[in-house]
Formats: sequence, structure tokens, C-alpha cells
Amino acid sequence: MTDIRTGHIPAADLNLETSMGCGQIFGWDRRGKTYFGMIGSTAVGIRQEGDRIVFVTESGLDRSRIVSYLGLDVDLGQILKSITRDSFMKRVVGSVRGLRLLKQEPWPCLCSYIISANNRVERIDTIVKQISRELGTRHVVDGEEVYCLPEPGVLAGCAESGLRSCGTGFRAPYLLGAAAMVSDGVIDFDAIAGMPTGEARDLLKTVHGVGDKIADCVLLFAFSRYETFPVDVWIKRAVQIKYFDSGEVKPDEIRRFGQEYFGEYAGYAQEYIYHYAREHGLE
DNA sequence: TCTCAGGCACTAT
DNA sequence: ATAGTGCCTGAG
Repeated sequence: MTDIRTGHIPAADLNLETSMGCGQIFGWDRRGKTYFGMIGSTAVGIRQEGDRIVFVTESGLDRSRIVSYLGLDVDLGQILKSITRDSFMKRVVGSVRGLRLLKQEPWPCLCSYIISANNRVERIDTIVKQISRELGTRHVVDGEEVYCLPEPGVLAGCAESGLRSCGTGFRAPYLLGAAAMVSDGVIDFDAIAGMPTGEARDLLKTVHGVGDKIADCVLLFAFSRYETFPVDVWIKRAVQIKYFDSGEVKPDEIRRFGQEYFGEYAGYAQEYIYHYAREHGLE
């Protein structure tokens, strides 16, 4: 493992602010121009300076992990081309530049999305940070404090009351259950990484508090299963209006439509539609 | 005061 | 199978 402290990465086709702020990822803290957070067990500071990404890390993080974390290892132009299947998508894709899917760590991603159930984007972020600060570990990078979400084994040993005081509400037992399953190896992220998507999805759904939507988010945002098409209320509304003449359609049908219509990179289509719907509305 | 927010589980049909 | 309903919590 390379011991990199500082460096930079060419990133002409990345909009860090949009990618960090679009609601796909939680727990990063923006201070001035720099985002501070964890990649695995390493605290990192990242900022964009024109066409490049400048980073500072604690020791022990491979440079290639930063590249993959930022989603820079895919051909964005080709992906966007593939999902631009109609005039609406042309408008959607043209509305924002450099939005990329980040490759999150599985555990923080699972936690974040369990918390996301029936919750607002800003609150999800607040709660993730609260848990990290109260129950996690403190790191320092570039003189800045960064708190890491507790490891599954640690969280599993926490009291439900402590978790509830972080604002998790009825999701507290879900988080504890997930932590126990991960630390016991019932949920094995390395195994999931090697599974067919459908099988991985079924396994993730055995976690209490994880249904179709959250399982799909974890597969898309942590395991790069770009063919998944998570259906939340925004996507449901958008797809109903744009592709089903505003008629009521069940989430599972929306999901299957999205996957078939957009194909290999349906997840990218989902993220762009989501961003567009939230930023511009759907008229 | 009441509704709603990037769902889910539980229950009754 | 599938449609209702309640849920922690805080912001508008």
C-alpha cells in the first residue's frame, strides 16, 4: 500500500461539489473549499482546483482508491451518451456537468441508507455525522478533525438509547441489526462484491430495515452495479410524469422500466433524473 | 397543529 | 399477492 499524504488527480470531467452534494453520499464535511471525510479507515481532505482534484490523506491510502472513490475510472461521456435516449434525457443530461457516481465504502453506505428511510437528505447527513462523533473514532488530517462511523462490531455493542439520541428514531434497531449481521459475517461485503446483482440484492434485503430501494442504493453506490435503478419518490414521480402519462405506477414496475429502458447504466440515468427533478422540478 | 420527508415492516384482506 | 397504516423527528 502506497503511503500518500498529498497529491493531485486530473479530473477535467468531474464536478466535485455536485457529486458530493447531490444526495448520493453522506457524512462528508465541507470546510471552505475542502471536503473532509473517510475513505475506509483513512481520513481524507479533497478539493477541486479547476481541472484537477487535490487531496490530503492520513497515511495508508492507495491513490487508486481515491480515483475509484470519485468515480473517475469510468468513461462518463460514453455513459451519458448511452442514457440520452430521448429529448427529456437530453435536457436532463445537459443540465449539469461532471456529476459522477461515487464508489462508497459498503458499511457507511448501508448505514446511511438505512437512516435515509422516510428522512430528509440534510437530516440523513446530520445523523450520520452525529453517530460518527458520538460513537465513532476521531481522526486528524491536515490539522482537521474527522470522525469515522463506528465499525460494525463496535456499533453492534452500542446501546439502542445511545443510537436514538443521535436522532435515528425507529431506525435504531435496524442499524443495530445490520451491525450485528455484518460483524457476524452473515452479511459479507467481500462475498457480495462477487455475487450476481440479484443474489446480492436478496441478501441485503434480509437486513431488517432494508427493502428494494435501500438494497438498490447500496448496490449502486457501493458496489458499482450501474444497472440498478433505485426508485424513490422523486424518481417515481419523474418517471410517471415523463414516461407513463402521469398515471400511477407501482415502484417495482418503475424499477423494471428504468432498467430496461436505460440499460447497462440505468443507475446513472437515475442519478441524473433525481438531480434534475430536485433542482428544476418537473413542470 | 399538521403535514411531510429519497421506506419499511406489519397486518388484514 | 396486495393495499392500508404507523413510525422517530424536526422543519415549514
